[in-house]
Amino acid sequence: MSGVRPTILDLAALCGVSPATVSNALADKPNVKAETRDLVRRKAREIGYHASSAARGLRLGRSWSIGLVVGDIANPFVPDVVRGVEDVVWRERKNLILCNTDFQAEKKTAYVRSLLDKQIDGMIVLSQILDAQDMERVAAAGIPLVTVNRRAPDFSTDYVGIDNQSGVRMAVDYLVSLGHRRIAFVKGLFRSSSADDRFAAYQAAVQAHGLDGDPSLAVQGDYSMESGDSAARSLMALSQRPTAILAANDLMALGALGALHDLGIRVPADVSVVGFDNIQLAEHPLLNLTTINHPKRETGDAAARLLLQRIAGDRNEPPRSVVLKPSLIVRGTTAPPPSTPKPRRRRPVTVRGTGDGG
Amino acid sequence: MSGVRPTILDLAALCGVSPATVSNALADKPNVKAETRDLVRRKAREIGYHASSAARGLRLGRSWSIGLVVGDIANPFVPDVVRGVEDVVWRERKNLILCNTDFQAEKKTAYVRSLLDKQIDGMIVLSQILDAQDMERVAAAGIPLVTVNRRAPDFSTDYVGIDNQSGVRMAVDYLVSLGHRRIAFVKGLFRSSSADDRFAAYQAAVQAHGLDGDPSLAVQGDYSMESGDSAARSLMALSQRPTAILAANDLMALGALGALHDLGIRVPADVSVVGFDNIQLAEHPLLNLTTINHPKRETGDAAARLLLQRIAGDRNEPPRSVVLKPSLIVRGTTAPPPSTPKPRRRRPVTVRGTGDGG
DNA sequence: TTGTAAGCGTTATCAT
DNA sequence: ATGATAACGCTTACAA
Repeated sequence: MSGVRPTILDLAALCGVSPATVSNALADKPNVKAETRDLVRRKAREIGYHASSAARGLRLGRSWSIGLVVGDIANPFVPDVVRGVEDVVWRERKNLILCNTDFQAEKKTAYVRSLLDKQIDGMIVLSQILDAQDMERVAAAGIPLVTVNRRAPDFSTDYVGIDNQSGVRMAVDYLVSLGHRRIAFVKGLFRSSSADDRFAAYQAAVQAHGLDGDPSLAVQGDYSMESGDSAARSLMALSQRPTAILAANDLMALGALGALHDLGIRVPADVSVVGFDNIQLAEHPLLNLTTINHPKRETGDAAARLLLQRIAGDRNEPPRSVVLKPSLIVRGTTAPPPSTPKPRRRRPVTVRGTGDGG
Repeated sequence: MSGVRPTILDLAALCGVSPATVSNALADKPNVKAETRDLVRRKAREIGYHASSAARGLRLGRSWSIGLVVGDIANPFVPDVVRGVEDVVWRERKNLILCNTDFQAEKKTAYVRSLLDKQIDGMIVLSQILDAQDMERVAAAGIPLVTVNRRAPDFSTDYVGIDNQSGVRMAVDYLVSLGHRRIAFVKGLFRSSSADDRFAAYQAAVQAHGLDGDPSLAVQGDYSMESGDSAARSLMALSQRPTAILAANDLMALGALGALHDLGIRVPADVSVVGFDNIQLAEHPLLNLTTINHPKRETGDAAARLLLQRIAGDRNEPPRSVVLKPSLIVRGTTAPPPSTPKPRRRRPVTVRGTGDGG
């Protein structure tokens, strides 16, 4: 009702001590008599005293909150990472300021400035790159920064990512082991480092295996389901179709799955599909997508740990990187290509579809 | 590099005016000469001056951030609502503090206190109820609060929700129109007001239509996919099976879909399935779930608007409610029950599955 | 139109 | 072991 909260002076008066002593008592400083400490604590609880964050923030120059910059929280990949971050951050009772940039440079910049004004303790940037000016501002403010999934081009920061190359390599190796030779690739967002990494890895793997290097097998996507849909359609319109489609993320793979279904093309009997990320719904029995697992929660966890260490410790130590390992999750969207002799070694595969299977 | 940001005194000195004038200039107060204003602004931009949030927060008793309390950000329903909130809140350049409670009462309480310490401008609580003590604290601090999807039991706050009853009613009506008489219901989380509403609506609709009221047709779930899976399995184990399953949310409906697929039961030929919420992936061609649309983004939007109005305006006005309208989205998981004469009126239905359809 | 000064609620320094 | 005091950076009366 009242809207007035007790200040440290109220509490001090109530306890008959000075505000300094209250502060010390509450902070568990050694120089305060046990009885006094207990008295202060008891009274504090009684009147529901809590220090004002603004006041201590002003005094101490910190805010006990960390900024989390994401492109689109509604992308199913993102919330899992956020959970990992939140979990760690909450243990130190820091708050998370969620900044959804919608991939707009302007909004990103504005958010960064807002975070700096708030004197955040640190910042995590997920699947995005800050432009040079923003980076400079963050550095000038001395705010620890961890980038996730995209490396900063020139400035070096703490970084958490996944070994995209080995992930893609595992997928291609597996498809090859099933007998595929014409493997298409749906690229991720234009000019994203993770997308570039994955595409480069695909090209390297194609070369290493001596596969069909037909450039029309690589089509541009943008990590969205729609782009996976149209990618699959254009691939299936090719005079010489691929027997397998590897997408740079699950959303596009699922889009491809939908398109193939619409086109009446059977998966995996006619075409195999592999995704990347292993989002939650990929394991639904009706989707049952073979994919590369991206340890999402661990990613968030690692990013938060790196950040907290940097906040607590020496800011001048060289930047650290955590590169997590992907793993292949074989489900039901992969099988040997049609009319192929038994492949060399075929892993057990869950049959999908209602009586389609191979 | 430096880590020292310019203060208002620096800027004042630089401009050869007093800090008060700088403050007024930057705040566009009328009592400042145009030239002075422009000078101050230019210099401010030059040296990159931004007021410290902590300082003005302390002075003004506000923080330009709003707390968003969710149970689990990884639940696909949640991020869409968050997007709606973020969009509106960002327009006023307020920040969002994301609090993920994991549905733990303790964590919820701790987060609320932390938010109050931060002097947040307002608070949105999504699909959860604060306990009486927390509510009291929020009220005592005079912090505007909007609850979403769950009404506060005793305290009355601003509220945004959906008309659960009419949503469920639409689903049941539709199933009945297809010819179903034995319609099962998978209940949502125990002791959640939205789950209760939906279940009550189901019961009412069953009664209104004079359907089979067999109590074993109502099984308890918890809004998770797993619970939908086991619910469907237990329903299919019934000696007299339902011909349709209505789940209190999409996740459970998808779980049911998976279970039915595993059991070799065809959807919708043998059993129809209807969800609630219309999460993004429900429209995937391979899932193609008939469901009730919950306007998620609009929900977040409305909640944020309500909150901002309350922050800006009179706090003593009576609480307002926004109740959004659900709508039926007919997709491929619904059809007339097996061996039924043509239903009275059958809406066009996308056939799903690979040649299952009816 | 501008400047002076008080005060927001803490914590740290320095006395006592 | 405790207390007085200054300072953090800002905004707003009020004075000039």
